[in-house]
Amino acid sequence: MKLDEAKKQFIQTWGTLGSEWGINRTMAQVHALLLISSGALCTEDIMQELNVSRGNANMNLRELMNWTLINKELVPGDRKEYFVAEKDIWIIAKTIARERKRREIKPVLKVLNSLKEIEGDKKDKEIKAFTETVGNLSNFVDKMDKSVDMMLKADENWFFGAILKMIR
Amino acid sequence: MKLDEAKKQFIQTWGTLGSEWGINRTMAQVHALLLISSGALCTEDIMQELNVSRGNANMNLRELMNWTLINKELVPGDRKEYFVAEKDIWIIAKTIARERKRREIKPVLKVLNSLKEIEGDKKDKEIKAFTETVGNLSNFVDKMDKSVDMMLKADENWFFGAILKMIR
DNA sequence: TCAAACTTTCAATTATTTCTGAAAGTTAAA
DNA sequence: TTTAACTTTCAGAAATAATTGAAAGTTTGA
Repeated sequence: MKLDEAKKQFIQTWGTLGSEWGINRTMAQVHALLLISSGALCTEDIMQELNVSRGNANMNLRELMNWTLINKELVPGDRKEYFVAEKDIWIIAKTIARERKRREIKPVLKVLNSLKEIEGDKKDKEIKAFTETVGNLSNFVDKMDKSVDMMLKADENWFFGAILKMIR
Repeated sequence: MKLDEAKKQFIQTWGTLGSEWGINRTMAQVHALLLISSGALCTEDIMQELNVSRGNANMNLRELMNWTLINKELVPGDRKEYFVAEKDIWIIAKTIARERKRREIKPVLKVLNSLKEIEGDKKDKEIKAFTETVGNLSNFVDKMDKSVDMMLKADENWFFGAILKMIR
């Protein structure tokens, strides 16, 4: 396969995966493009490669910076901003895990905890079903949360080493 | 807090989380409703509780059955279909992991593998950047995939036990 | 200080996803 | 059979999310 065709397919695939996981398709595509580029790209480059407007490119670049998945890079003698993506997949994975945890899991945990105590007869079938499910869920999400914390502290080889050792 | 208010909040929260992770809000809400119900519910119940149309309720119930997160339940002497959700959070988590893996990760892995071989000068900067990123990514997704496989085979206590032991 | 180069904003538009509800389809008891 | 109870389908409507592009804002070098 030719490089250009492969790039297109990669960008397209990554964009689709992103939108299946609740990430704006274009944001995923911009990220994909930067991931496979050898050097830094400017807004203009991204507009051209992905056929998107200036506003769209700008907004998604900004968002990727909020996620700390990409960085600005200054080119001496040029006023334009250039962007590079972090290339280390382990760091990327940890960054995404950290961000989604912070933005999405933490708020849910807070709500779940606030729902553990319900007024009324503890023997009531409906109340029992509710508190039981909420309790189990809160418990489970807590454990998941702690597992992610561990992964965030770990080193890639150590982590996958330990995980894969568990299979044997 | 009163049960009714708590139920509403739970359903709302779960729906929001679902849509942040690429799952139809109503599907997540129907699932939430069944998760905290003590008994089986019929389509009519769900339409009322969630204020959705018959078509919508039906479609999302069917989809939840495709995910094997809920089951039909027959009530003797009643022609209506009733639905119950699997309540074991560990089983639910494994089911979701299995399904997303099958539907979303597997296809991506296939594409990534097909993109590993690129025509042209292996020393070329662009080609090198591309094959390196794709290679690393494919490698990483592979390891993730295997980790999920392990989790799918594991028992909850054993799994979290082993994971949490890794921290110490 | 000016103006060119560049970035950001945002109201309006477009695209995508989801939902509705009536009609068609199915099933089972009489 | 027939028919009433129930489920499924799907075209159009509504809701939501993403995108555009021109104007406003900012920065920098001369």
